Amino acid sequence: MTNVSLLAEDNLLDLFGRLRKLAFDQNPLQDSGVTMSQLALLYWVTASPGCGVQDMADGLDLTAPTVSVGVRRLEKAGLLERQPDPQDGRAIQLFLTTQGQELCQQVRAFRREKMRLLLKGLTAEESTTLVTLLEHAISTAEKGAKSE
Amino acid sequence: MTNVSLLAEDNLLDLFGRLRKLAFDQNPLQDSGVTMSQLALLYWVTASPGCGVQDMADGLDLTAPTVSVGVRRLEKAGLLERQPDPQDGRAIQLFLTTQGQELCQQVRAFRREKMRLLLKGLTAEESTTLVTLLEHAISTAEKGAKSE
DNA sequence: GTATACTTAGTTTGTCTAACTAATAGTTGC
DNA sequence: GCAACTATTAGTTAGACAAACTAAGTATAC
Repeated sequence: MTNVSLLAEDNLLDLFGRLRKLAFDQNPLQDSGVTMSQLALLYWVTASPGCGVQDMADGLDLTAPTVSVGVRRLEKAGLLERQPDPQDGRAIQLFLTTQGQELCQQVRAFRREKMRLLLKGLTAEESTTLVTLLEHAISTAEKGAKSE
Repeated sequence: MTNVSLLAEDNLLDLFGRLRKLAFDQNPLQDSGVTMSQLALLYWVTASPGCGVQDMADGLDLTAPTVSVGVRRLEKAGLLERQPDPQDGRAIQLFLTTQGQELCQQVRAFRREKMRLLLKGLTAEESTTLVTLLEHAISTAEKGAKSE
């Protein structure tokens, strides 16, 4: 617990604040009517097509009602489709529409460009170092958090 | 625009998501009744004691009404104080109460601990490298964003 | 008949835009 | 220089909607 490490921690704290502003506060949704919260739902369905409401709620740390309402809005906007589960009459399966897929594609491209901008000032080697160190740090911290 | 750099960008995107979960989703406010949004206001006043509503709105990328309402709630909770500006009859000056200062202290300590956890898996040298690289990358990206 | 999957209803917070009040600042006329 | 009119600025209030929660309801599964 040296002074140096304390400084590094405070700097990191500050850096992450700036990072969030850079990487997440802006997005290509702007006035498309889709919010960041709704985007999270879309992303989840991208990763787990056919999932149900409760699955998503668990994965995103939300309650089922929150997801249910969000899904309804996205369905209304034509980005998501709700289909009955052939195996279980209570359940539904969620899928992206073509339009929803396109939107996710756009956002993904936008964010990748943001990351490219972020790495622009670094050499390829430095980029690799940064990613490696971060990966290591985060993995360690995630294990620490889980064992709590 | 090599494959390697594309990979680094995608990895970063993923890492930042995990990072956010680690560093920001949890907080010591839990059921203290103070939300993350309100905390942002408190932090701003910590950094700029005596600031006005519009100052804060500009700095936090919010509108004046949003801040106005938030300040009211924090005042009600005894965390913030509103004082008339002696130089300008229209303006007010915002200050933390002792209780508000203590809360910010607590949150700061909690987050610093989170950062300590994050750096735990790295050597002192690696920590320094990580912070240096991030700082460089973010500064570059911020300049890029500003010149848009 | 109990548990599960989802929805509905009602509440609080956060955010916005539009419209308002009050105070300051600038301009014009004398 | 000063009074009066206009414009700008600081902050609030009102009204709308999204996001999140808890509690309660409906329908299906086992």
